[in-house]
Amino acid sequence: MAEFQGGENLLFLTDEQLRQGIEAMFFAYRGFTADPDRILATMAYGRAHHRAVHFISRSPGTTVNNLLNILGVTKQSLNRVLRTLVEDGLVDSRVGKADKRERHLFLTDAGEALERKLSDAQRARMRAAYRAAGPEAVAGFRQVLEAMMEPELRRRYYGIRENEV
Amino acid sequence: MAEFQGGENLLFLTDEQLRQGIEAMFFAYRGFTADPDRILATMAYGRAHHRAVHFISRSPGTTVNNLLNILGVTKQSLNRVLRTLVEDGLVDSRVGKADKRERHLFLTDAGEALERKLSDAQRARMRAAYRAAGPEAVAGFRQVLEAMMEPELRRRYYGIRENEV
DNA sequence: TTGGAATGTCAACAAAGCTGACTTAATATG
DNA sequence: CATATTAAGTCAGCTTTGTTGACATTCCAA
Repeated sequence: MAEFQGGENLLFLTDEQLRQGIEAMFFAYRGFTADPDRILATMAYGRAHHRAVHFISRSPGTTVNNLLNILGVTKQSLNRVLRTLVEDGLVDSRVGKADKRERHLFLTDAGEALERKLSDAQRARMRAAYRAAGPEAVAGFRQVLEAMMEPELRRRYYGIRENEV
Repeated sequence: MAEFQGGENLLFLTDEQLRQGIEAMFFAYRGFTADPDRILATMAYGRAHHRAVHFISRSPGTTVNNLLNILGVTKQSLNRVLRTLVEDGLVDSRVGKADKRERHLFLTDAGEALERKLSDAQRARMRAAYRAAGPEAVAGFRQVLEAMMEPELRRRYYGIRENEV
């Protein structure tokens, strides 16, 4: 049967298989964001706030510019989100020591608390999915995801962590 | 080393592994939508139009209600999208024969052309990722995605195709 | 025949993205 | 030192895509 595809096992590359993969990606992403979204809906924040908080948590002291590059949005869009987070006391924006033009971003205790609440929910689903699928499936999952990213982003994603103040 | 995790290989469930999976999902989804988004940006359509066209193409004759359930948006939101697609001659909305309240949705030739253009771009990236990762990785990828979906949606997704007119 | 379901429409609004123009401060460079 | 560039922030206005709520129409089914 695989012979019809050119002598190799390329059945996983039929249009039908690809379509199923596309839909699985669509539905899974909905599940992926569902739990944090439910939490965020009870407060004055949205998915954009979650993303900002997540990446500040991962790289404390990251600059606004770093965040812009990671998130891939305009500074006006990010600024609106960061402003509310700073005003609400969830994010601390400190002028850089070496370069005073830069602002280094940190989560406050309240910010850490929100981050934990959101990522606990998201991790719980991820953990359940990983556990259900098993370690080998997870390795494959990661491989396909990595191959699906924009090459430039994959480099950054597996490159240097920007967390030096 | 795995023994620290409870005697099994559960290292893939550490918070750090989960965080990496979460970020991979985020970046990969960006790649996943990047190509269709670039095409859509050149016309008066957005991601919502792509989704509608995709699922009408998959299940020709599907009803508005079916589409609402699959897409998980409000009818007002979907209606705005469908209206422009019908006005622009990409989608044909036919009154149901059995139940005249229902509208059955079909792509016109122009609609099929747009769908093909968008999904060709998306499939090309998917195909490249699948090819790079290999069949076993793809099987794992699908397993994890399926486990990540909302259970109710997973049932529908693997249930009956709604394409009877 | 009447109640409820499916669909559609109007209005108003919110989140989160965008562009463009501009300021301020600080750094880097010629 | 003078100038150019960079980082960050702000204002204004726009777009897409989601949301509620209210209401009309059509039509099936009890």
